[in-house]
Amino acid sequence: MPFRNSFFKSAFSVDNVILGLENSKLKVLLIKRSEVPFIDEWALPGDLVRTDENLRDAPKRILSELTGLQDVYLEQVHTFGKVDRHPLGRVITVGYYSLVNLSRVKPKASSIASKVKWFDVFEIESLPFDHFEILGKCIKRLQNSVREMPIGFELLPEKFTLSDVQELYEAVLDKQLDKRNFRKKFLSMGILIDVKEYQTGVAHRPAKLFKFETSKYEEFKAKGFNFEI
Amino acid sequence: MPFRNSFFKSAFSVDNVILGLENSKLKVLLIKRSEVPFIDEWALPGDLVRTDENLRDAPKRILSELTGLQDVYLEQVHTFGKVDRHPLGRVITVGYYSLVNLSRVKPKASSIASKVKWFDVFEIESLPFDHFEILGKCIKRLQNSVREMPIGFELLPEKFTLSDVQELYEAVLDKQLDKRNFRKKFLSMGILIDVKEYQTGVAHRPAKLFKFETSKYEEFKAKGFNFEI
DNA sequence: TGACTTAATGTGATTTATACACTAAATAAG
DNA sequence: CTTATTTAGTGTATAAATCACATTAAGTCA
Repeated sequence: MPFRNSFFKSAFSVDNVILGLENSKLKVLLIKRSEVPFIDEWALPGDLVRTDENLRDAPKRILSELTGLQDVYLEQVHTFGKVDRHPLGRVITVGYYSLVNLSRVKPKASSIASKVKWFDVFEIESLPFDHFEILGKCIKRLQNSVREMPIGFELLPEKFTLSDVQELYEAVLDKQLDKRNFRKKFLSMGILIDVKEYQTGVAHRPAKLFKFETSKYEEFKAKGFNFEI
Repeated sequence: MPFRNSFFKSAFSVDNVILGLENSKLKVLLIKRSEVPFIDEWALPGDLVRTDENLRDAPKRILSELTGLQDVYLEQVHTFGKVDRHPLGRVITVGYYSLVNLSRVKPKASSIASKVKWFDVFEIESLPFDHFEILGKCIKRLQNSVREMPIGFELLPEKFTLSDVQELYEAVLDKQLDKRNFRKKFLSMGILIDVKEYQTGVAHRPAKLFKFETSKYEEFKAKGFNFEI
């Protein structure tokens, strides 16, 4: 670690696991690094925390630079601090994940990144730094969260079908779920409002559309609940 | 924030919520601060992370200085990074909790602290810095953990009774549990070994002693389980 | 030897989880 | 316009887990 002490003594950064849903697949937004180390490799977007910036504002800033989005679901997951996790110096990094609605996002290059691209979460096999570990922890946390609170609606359009929700859960948990049991359990929570509309233009029986009752949802988020499925 | 830039530019620290069980009460080890700010106030033990120290080693070091213990249960909970959380400068702190066996610990003053003392967790109403918030998050995490894995044996002596375990759970969850249901569920997990011994010297029917099967326990810790009670 | 204290144990009622297959409503293609 | 195709939507019976609840057992103490 030749640079460890000369380059910078120590710093903290955040790394951001930005997740979205596309074609029933859980996607993560990676950037092509435009700086050493690992220049030109795909990595998690991240940045140093500024001295006058609240920790939680750093991932928000990154998210907004990359996607333009302001109010997104954001959760801190874990802090990574092995001495040699960064080849250029001592950097402790805080891992966050956020859930964004892919249809509203046109990610674009920025000062942080020369390119930005969505990748299939479950097909990624390695990442620079300890980013693969960070990604792993975030996915695990999301999977746990989704069982404990009706999270993830951030990933859906405003009006959605029950099948959309099930696909979301299947994408996040990476496994198939029973349709009837899923619907039974989900509806019984009472956080969905039947908007009395139907899908149109589909070559099959159109599904009912729902949106959800934000108040009940917030209640659940606060209290937590059990959605083992 | 007069000193913010002159005292130190930025630093990271850890704060350690060290928990033990005494008289069926969940206790936390606080130190009487021997430094500004908040000199002479009771606070969580914490310290700056050294440049050449892995993050996770910092709470271990503190724990070992205060209690002499080496291998304790330690879990990272959350990182706190509001700009003004520390009156003297920008300090981002990582909160950990650990579980220690009170009978094996004689905490003593050290370079960090002029005095050390166990406090009733649920009677603490405020702490300096954002330590009250850190404590709160740690307790919440412990309460969740205890429902998901057979955690907390670190808080018990080597041989213990089922009532000890129940008291532990009651102390952590801060509520009464039904004896028969508790025992039924706990025994069914199969992580306890009946050591064929009994309590002695108690003025009532003596209870069976158990220890636990580390292998099954590790299995559970890895996989997680459901102990909703 | 009687009073006291905590240990230990089982059952029935209720709730929750699971497995599973057919009919309904739209479009597309001939 | 009839048929094929596709996904939506629904119920029931079985198994498993949870819950509420009261009595007897084995020791010490006075």
